[in-house]
Amino acid sequence: MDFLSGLNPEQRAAVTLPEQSALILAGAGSGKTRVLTTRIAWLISTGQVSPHGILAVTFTNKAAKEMLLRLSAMLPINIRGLWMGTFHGLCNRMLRAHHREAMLPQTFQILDSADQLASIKRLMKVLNVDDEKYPPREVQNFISGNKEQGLRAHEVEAFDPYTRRKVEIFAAYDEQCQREGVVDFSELLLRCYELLARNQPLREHYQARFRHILVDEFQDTNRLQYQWLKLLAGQHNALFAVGDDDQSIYAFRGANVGNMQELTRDFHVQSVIKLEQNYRSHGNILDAANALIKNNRSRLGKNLWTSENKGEPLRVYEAPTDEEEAKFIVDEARQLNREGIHLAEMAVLYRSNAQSRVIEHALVSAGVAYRVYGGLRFFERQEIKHALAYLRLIQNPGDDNALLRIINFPTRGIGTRTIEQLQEAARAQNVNLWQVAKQTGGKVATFVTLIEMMASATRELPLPEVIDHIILHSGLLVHYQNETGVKQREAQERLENLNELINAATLFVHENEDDSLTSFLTHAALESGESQAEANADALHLMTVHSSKGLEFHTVFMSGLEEGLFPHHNSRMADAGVDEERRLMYVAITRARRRLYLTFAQSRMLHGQVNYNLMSSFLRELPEELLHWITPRITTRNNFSSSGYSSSLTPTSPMNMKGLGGKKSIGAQNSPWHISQAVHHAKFGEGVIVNIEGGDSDMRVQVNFRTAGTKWLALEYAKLTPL
DNA sequence: CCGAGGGTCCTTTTT
DNA sequence: GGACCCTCGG
Repeated sequence: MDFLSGLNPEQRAAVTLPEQSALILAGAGSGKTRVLTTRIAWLISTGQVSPHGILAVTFTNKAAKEMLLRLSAMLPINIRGLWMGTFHGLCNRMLRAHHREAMLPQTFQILDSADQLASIKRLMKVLNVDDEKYPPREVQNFISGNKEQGLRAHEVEAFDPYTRRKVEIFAAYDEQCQREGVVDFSELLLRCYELLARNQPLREHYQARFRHILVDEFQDTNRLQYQWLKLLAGQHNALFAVGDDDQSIYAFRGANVGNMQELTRDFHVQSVIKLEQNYRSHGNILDAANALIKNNRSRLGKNLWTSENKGEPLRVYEAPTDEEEAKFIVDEARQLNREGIHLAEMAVLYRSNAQSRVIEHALVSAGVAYRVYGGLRFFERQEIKHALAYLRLIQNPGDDNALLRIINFPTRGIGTRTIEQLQEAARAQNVNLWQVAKQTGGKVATFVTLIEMMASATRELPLPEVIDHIILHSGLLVHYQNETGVKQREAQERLENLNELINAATLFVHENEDDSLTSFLTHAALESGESQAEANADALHLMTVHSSKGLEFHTVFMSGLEEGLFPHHNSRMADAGVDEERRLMYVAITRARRRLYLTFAQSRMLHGQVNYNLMSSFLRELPEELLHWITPRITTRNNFSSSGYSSSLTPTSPMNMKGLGGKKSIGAQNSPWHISQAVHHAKFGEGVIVNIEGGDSDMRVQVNFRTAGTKWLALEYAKLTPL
């Protein structure tokens, strides 16, 4: 078994565990994916189970693909019959196979989040719900959140009228989806769970089949996913879960770390195996990560170590402004690049997407290639969704979402009033829009004919030609070709994307046995694709800390380490919110192999106005001996204009003045107080001056305190000391 | 019916 | 700063 060689004792113990349920606590960079894939290879090659008896679950398609790739490299045998995929992908597969039992049409369509939101808005209009009082986004979260807890509308506890109303909308929404033959993401899981729970023969069939169930990133499972796993595992199957409680960063969307403890109870896990040897980072980086995460309560407990050397200290940089911070990062990245580190081996991380703009700006000015992760994905683009809506409609005319999206796009003179009339008629007759549209004359009739013509003309065509046909005959092609002026460039790109859609279909047909339209549409919904194509180009990576999970880089720039930004001030409200932020910081630190920069700015332009923040408390939690301050250490910070920074860093450069308003000069001439200055107050603690009013004797300052919030203080009375 | 322009809001995100 | 939603005038 040569794939066992090279494993450390813990990894080997995990891989070769007898047929029993297990929890593997796998730290960052400890070879988690390797253990999972080797476990599968070991189970199969020792003849303990055939590929047919294995179910492997991941969260992302990327992870599933990666595992399948590594597995086929290890096992030259046929692994068909092995079920590997995301929770949603696997549930979809089961629901398609048993659509009748699940009470779904065979060609049910999947709503992505945007579709779901549109669907909810449409419903709320029909129900006459005030969208000021009930923001559709919130209703969406309410519905998905409950479904992910395994709850249907009638099971939700509602003690107040407000919640009761939301429950009503929830119920009506589910009815609407059922009527239209569509299923949202959480519905895929819940419907599948209910199917297995209700249907004993089916449940027993799958239980008898999947003797080994393996789960990746187990800390990210929500209640429903765990219940689903439990149902499939039954009394006798082995659940092999791999996860890291310290990297649980998705509680805000329903992930329940508590599932890890529950698993050990429910499945009588004898021993939890910890993988603590890290193969990624130098010692100082791991020491910093360990020191930080120690501040979290209720951990399962784990300490990363490495046989590598300590490496260099972490580099800390304080910039006067976010622009200077960005400039510093770009300069350092260029320098490293000159020294031979590929740009693609470096990443700039930030807490929230809004922060990328300044960095992008600096990169563009410096002419450095970069690539932003996240953002709009291929199948989420407007033009692609339009094209897909035509496809959905020719296959399932009852899909009201799809019909509404394209009935007047490209514009064909069917306005809001006409559409409202259609909707009213449909509601009155309790039928879908398509059926009403068929009975209507005028421009609507022309549209109906168009769709019917497209349906019959494409019935016998291969998938790529179907798409080609609808792009042409829907008028999408001409519409974008006719765009002029400022929109022309954008339209050009949209046309290229539509062309790319045909390519995607061609590829899909080659790669999949089931090359039906339904299958392609499912693929589009479940695998929305990479946000940008050129993955191999040597470019600096820009992404949120969230999207960096699972990745690693030679050098990481963790930017915007400011109190209020990271940890984000909204996290204060959430239960154990700061702990989750700390785990996020832990993830960020552990992305770095060799070099880690920690940067922050005294002032930052956010949402169109300048903010002054203190250094992040996370930075203080790192042991001083691991840090190398490039700028003077913050605790000894003085009025920075006299602290001997190089001239490029002085805060009085013209760029910085914008947005400060006229207030900065007031009282600034002869007084020791100025905006962005760190101060200490006897009662409120540490803060930073964000505004100054009045002068001399009656001067008042506004201070943003670390813990006490923002306050106006009269200097005459308040005991403020400069830091 | 349609596009231009004003007001509002603003963590994190995969499926 | 900018995406998104709504209103208003042509």
